[in-house]
Amino acid sequence: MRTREYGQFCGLARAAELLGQRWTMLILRDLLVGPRRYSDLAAGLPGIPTNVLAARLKELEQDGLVVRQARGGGDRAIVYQVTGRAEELVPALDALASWGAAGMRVPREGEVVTEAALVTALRVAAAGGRPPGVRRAVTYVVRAGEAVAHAIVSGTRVTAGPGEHPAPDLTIVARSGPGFREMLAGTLGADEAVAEGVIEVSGDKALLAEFAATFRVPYSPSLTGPAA
Amino acid sequence: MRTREYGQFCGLARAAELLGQRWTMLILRDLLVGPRRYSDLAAGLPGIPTNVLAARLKELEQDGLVVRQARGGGDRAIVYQVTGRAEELVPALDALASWGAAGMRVPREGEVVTEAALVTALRVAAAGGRPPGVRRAVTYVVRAGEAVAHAIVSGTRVTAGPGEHPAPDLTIVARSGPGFREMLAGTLGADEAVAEGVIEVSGDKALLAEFAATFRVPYSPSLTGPAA
DNA sequence: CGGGATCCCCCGAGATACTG
DNA sequence: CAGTATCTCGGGGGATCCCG
Repeated sequence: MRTREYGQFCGLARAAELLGQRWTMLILRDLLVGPRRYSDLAAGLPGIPTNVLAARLKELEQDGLVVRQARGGGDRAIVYQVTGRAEELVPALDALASWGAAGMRVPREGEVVTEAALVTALRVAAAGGRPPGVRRAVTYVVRAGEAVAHAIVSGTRVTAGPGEHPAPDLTIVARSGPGFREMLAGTLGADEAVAEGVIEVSGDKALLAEFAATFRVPYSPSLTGPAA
Repeated sequence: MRTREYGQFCGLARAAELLGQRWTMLILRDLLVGPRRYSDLAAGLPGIPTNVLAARLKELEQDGLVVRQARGGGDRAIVYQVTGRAEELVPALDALASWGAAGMRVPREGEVVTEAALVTALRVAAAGGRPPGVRRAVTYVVRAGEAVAHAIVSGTRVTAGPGEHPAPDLTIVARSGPGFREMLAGTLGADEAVAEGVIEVSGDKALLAEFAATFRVPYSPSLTGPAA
């Protein structure tokens, strides 16, 4: 059983061979937000050893999940970009992220929220909430720690992306702690969240209830005990 | 960043901390089929070192995904069983298994099909095929290598389980090689599969087309190249 | 005989330094 | 900026041993 293989003709085993190594899924999470340079990845994955990042990118390239491209034009930086095969991973990684988020309660000491994590959280939360069906497009900007992401709700579609939006209808700043996560779980009402200072909103504050209904992260009731 | 942690308040990072270690997802795959004893797990995971299996079970117990129970009655064997929290993993593991299966072409040298892998494959394939909507319940038995599993199709519901079924309507024996997988992908017609000897059927052979429509495993068209 | 524990070896991850 | 080189060390692989 050399190195990564499991010796089973099984989809889950093959997936585990490709994704089960340390840092690999988080690298893909970041690249699925958009093409990134080596230093972008290193900055978005605090604590990753540089040799491990280099090794993982090489493996992902050999596995056909990432391509390495010299960006055209005067800019001669190298960018890493996901392949179509890696994009097919989105449903699976989102399901894993949703499951993991359902078990999250409070941030551990020193844990940070990165931009890719915030974008992924918005995308996953959009799938767990009530389909919006708004008449006109609504844009949100969310800030948590150093991270900034935006979401555009148009019809029943929600798209999440990194960074600011030029003219958000509502901006939400999440204070550190479990408050924002509880609001997304529905265990803390949006109004109480504002009243208790766990979030600060600016813009069209009437949209906050709409936001809380559109974006929902599951909250596992069963964190212990045997299955029924 | 000791050992398993990633230092990010992110659902995917938390999931990776719990599941990202070697063998962990395959252990859960086996336990999600049903409670298993230590020796059952060891037999179903050929190549796993015994100390790693013991360590993983201990971690899974501490993480609240597995409980260790002394089976009642005269039998004093210990069984491991998943918790409700682990059962919530089924959609995510199935999505991963589906993605991994979409990239599988031919078995590698020495790869085996275990019982848990076959049951999982049937469950995943049932979600990828056409909803059956049969009038009466239909039962299938599938054999691949040493593994045996069965599926019961009733209305629009499909349940997959390990081992034989007392009175299957159709029994399918898959010869080793990529043939059965190609039939499930739809790239090899059921009739050709029989004609070429990649499967052998017994029972109500008219049900084979029904089987091939009900169970479908995706076949990724993009095994290389950058995303569109 | 089921359910592990123990031992040794070595690969791979973590940390740091350095270079094209 | 984008990695490579080098070192250490913990954890996985493999075999064997042990205990109720």
